[in-house]
Amino acid sequence: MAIGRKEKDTSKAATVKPKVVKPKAGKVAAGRGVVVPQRASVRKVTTGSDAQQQILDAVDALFYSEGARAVGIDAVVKRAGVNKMSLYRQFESKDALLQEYLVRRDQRFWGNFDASMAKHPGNPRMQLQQFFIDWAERAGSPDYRGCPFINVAIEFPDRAHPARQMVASNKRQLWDRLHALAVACGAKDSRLLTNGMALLIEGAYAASQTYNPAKPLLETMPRIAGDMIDAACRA
Amino acid sequence: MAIGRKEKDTSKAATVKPKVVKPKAGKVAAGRGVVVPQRASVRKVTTGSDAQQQILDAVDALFYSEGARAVGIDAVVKRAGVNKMSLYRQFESKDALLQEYLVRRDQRFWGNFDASMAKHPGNPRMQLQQFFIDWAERAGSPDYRGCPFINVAIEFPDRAHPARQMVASNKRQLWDRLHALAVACGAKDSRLLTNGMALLIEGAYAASQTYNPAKPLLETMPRIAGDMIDAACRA
DNA sequence: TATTCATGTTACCGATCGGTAACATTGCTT
DNA sequence: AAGCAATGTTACCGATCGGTAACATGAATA
Repeated sequence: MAIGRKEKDTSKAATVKPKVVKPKAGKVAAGRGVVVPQRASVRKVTTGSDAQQQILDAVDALFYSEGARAVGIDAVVKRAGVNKMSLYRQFESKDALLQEYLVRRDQRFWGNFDASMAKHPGNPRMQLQQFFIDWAERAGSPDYRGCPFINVAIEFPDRAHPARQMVASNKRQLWDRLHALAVACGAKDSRLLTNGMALLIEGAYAASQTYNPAKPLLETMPRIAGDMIDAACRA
Repeated sequence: MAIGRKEKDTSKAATVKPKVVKPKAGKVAAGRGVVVPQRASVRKVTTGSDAQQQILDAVDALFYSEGARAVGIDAVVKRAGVNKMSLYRQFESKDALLQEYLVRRDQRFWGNFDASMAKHPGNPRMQLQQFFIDWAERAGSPDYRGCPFINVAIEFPDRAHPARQMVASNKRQLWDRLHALAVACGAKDSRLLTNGMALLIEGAYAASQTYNPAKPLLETMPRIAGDMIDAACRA
């Protein structure tokens, strides 16, 4: 959640984008080409929000599988089946698409997290264990490409980039929730345990992309996390 | 080491690069422009290997700090202070530069690893501990950008890319050496301990780029690793 | 001194990048 | 039916991408 979300906002972002309108445009100022033919076949007219959804779906798939930086706008519009101008009427820029992408990924992440929690209400120890189990299962998916937030952080080295703030926000919230569970489990040093679990999670994300094959590592991860929790809670 | 290293090889890589020579070039075939002026001031003539070294240094710095994919050849030649053609006479392509980059990073990594080992000869437990301590210290450097191999893996999603094989090679060797140390430490389940340490290392690399601030996480990492080793070696 | 060959330099290529202007068409409202 | 705003389409922009041809210059060798 957090940072840049504007909650659906179909308002075309009016008022923004002054863009200085190129005041120095002496030149011809009109008549670029002739545009002309426009072959007569049926032209599908999508409603704006439909196009918006298809664009967001394409962005989600492409940014995740190929990298936000590596994917061009042309690839997005091609996959979404919409026109480039339809995209730029809905979204300010590629950076805006990146924001939306991260918001969606953040929501999906917490959806998964809460689903694991819901399997063992009132039992923090089992909730943590379930989280690691469910995580490892997802990581086994063939098209798994690791953590979208890590990937964005690495693709955008500038820590001042807005996307980086969303990454940091997601990770900080993850730490906070892990910490709350560690406390609820009765960990002697809850911060130490939380740091350990956070490192394991980040490590499993990274290892899924660097080790080949990564399966042996990822499959033992829930057990390693379980041992770590048990050790931290023992007297 | 491994994969694509050709050991200095100043041979201009003759015979390769057939490039089909554009057989369909009817056109004029000669006299592109006039090139002409070439202002007369002193023109420095670097020896090939000098330029090669400056290029590799520039590549190392730029690829690491900004990402191999994000850095253009123009940026490399500008930083190296050489001409673009001087680069392409020494290296086949940008991919070749990436290979060289990874080879150097691999050598540097094992240099650091061996340096940690050398501090406690014959004492695998202390060698492992020292490795984590030295690692954490390096990660505190202000321009730290995490693991160059993870970064490349994420920037190049195609697992068939040669660079990805070098990444996998580095990680597999790391696992093997950690495993040997785990065995020497007398770990009950040496593979499990190795997996745990590997996850912690990858996690610390990733967390250094995603958590903000990351210092609290990274500083406790040696202790977490130490606890993990102790637990694995206890009867 | 003359030849040779690697190096430095400029200009350019085709492709793609993110983004936009102008115009054609659609569909809803009135 | 008329008006109108939103959408679809084409063509284009300036910048940059990785990479190259042609030519000018340098320095060592012959």
